[in-house]
Amino acid sequence: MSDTVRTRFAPSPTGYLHLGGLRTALYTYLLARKAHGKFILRIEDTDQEREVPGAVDLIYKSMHQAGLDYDEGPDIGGDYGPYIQTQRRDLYPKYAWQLVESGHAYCCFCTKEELDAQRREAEAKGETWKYNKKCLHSVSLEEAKRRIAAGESYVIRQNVPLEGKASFDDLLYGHVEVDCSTLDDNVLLKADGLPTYNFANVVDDHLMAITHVTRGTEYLSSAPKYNLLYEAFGWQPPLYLHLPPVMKDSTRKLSKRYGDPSFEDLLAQGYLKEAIINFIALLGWAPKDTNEEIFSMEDLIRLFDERGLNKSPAIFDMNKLTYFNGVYIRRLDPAAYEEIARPWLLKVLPEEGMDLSRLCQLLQGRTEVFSQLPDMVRFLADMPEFSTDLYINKKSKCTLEIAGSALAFIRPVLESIPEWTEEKLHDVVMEAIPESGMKTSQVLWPFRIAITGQAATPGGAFEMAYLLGRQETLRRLDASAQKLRLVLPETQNA
RNA sequence: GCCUCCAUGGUCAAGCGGUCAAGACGCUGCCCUCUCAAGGCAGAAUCAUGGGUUCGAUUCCCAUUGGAGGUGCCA
Repeated sequence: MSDTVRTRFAPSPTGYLHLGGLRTALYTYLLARKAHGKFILRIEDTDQEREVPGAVDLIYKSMHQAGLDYDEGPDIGGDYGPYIQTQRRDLYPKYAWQLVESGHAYCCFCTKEELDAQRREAEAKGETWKYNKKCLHSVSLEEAKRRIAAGESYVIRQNVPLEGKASFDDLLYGHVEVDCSTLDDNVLLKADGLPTYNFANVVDDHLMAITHVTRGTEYLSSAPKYNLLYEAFGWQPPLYLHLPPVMKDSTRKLSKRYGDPSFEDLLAQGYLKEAIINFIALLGWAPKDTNEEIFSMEDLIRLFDERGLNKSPAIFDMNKLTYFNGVYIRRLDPAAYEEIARPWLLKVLPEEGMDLSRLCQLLQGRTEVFSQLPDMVRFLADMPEFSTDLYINKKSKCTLEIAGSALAFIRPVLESIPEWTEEKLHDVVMEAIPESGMKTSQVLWPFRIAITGQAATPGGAFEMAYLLGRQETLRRLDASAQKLRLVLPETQNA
């Protein structure tokens, strides 16, 4: 066996790829790539009842979208296949029986109903239920084989010692040790012939020559038990790296049920995969010797070090993800930005009649999430209703009266503009303003309000006027000026 | 209940016996500016609590509290 690092991401196909899973996959990928090793995808579908149709394809898709390309996997093959556990079903009994023969496991004929009753009883008394090893003692191997041959249903259980300690060493959590007396004789091979996770993970990780086992901390307390299995087989245990969960808040995990987004959801909302990956990498991990936070996948491969991981669960902060997304959007090539932004803009804007490229230029620096775009530009398609109070601006020293004068002043100036370009708009208006006796902002603020109806717009008055075009600008200006006159009768009379 | 694990600002975090306890997001103020955004500057905000160990604890140990996970023929 070579000393090549081999890591694996082993999801069960029970739904979409959630962000905690994505992060586990990312770290697993990074671990392999950093060591120039192999990254493997394995599907753990031994629970046939919980399997969700289509989930496997969704996993492939998400992995590819995230840029987590694996070297071996169900859809691409490899030397250690198959990579779907149900397709490996014939492998497991052999290993289970090996343990039965060596006394590390035994056949159990107790029914689920009997066991459930016992469990409920123990629970009622406030005790922890453990299987009492009844079948280990009362059924000999010969009898077991006879009953099985006769068609009786059975499972194979791990024979955990009653005394002593079981332990393992984790790259993050260090030495974890438990008393065997607290461990239960878990089922290794189910009545349907398929292995449980407890067994399949050990067999497959060994058979697939996995060197680093990464998984969530939900396996932390059962990992000592898995090591018992490695010992029973005489196999070298892998290096373990358990990862804390990603939380919605301090007590709840991120979950679809509460409307928390999955990776797919975030992509659909207009988050860039690079931003998501970058942010998620930093959730519970920090690189050494740098305060930088913006990292490409290549950077992450270079920088990743499991010693930088935090042992505590991390709370997913949408705010910061959005900030990262803004950073990545600003770094986009303008053409790339436009390609992504266009469909969002077309949800509210007509395809023709407006310089969308120019609009995109203005928008790029102000976009945090693409899904915000329609709301940001809707006013360009339809002049919103707005209160004349909007004209009042302390900083621009603008009052309703000044606004009225400004609109009256700018109307003929606009008409005099020979060519409706941003440059001409700017030059002509700026040159004229001093004649008005008003300050620049006292003219431009009301002008922009009058043609956009919004306090904040993705660009200044000239940009907005340019985008709207001469005709629409003048139309909006006149309509707004008219409305303003109604609330300013005295000014009108003066 | 029992077992395992965890604990630095609101959030992500650096720290690894002696620091004025980095940095980022968010928040507040200022600057820039025809609005917003971006950018620049400044500010508020943290070592869960109680015991030890030590000349000295955020850092080491113990307890408490809080939280997470496990306790399935689920993974």
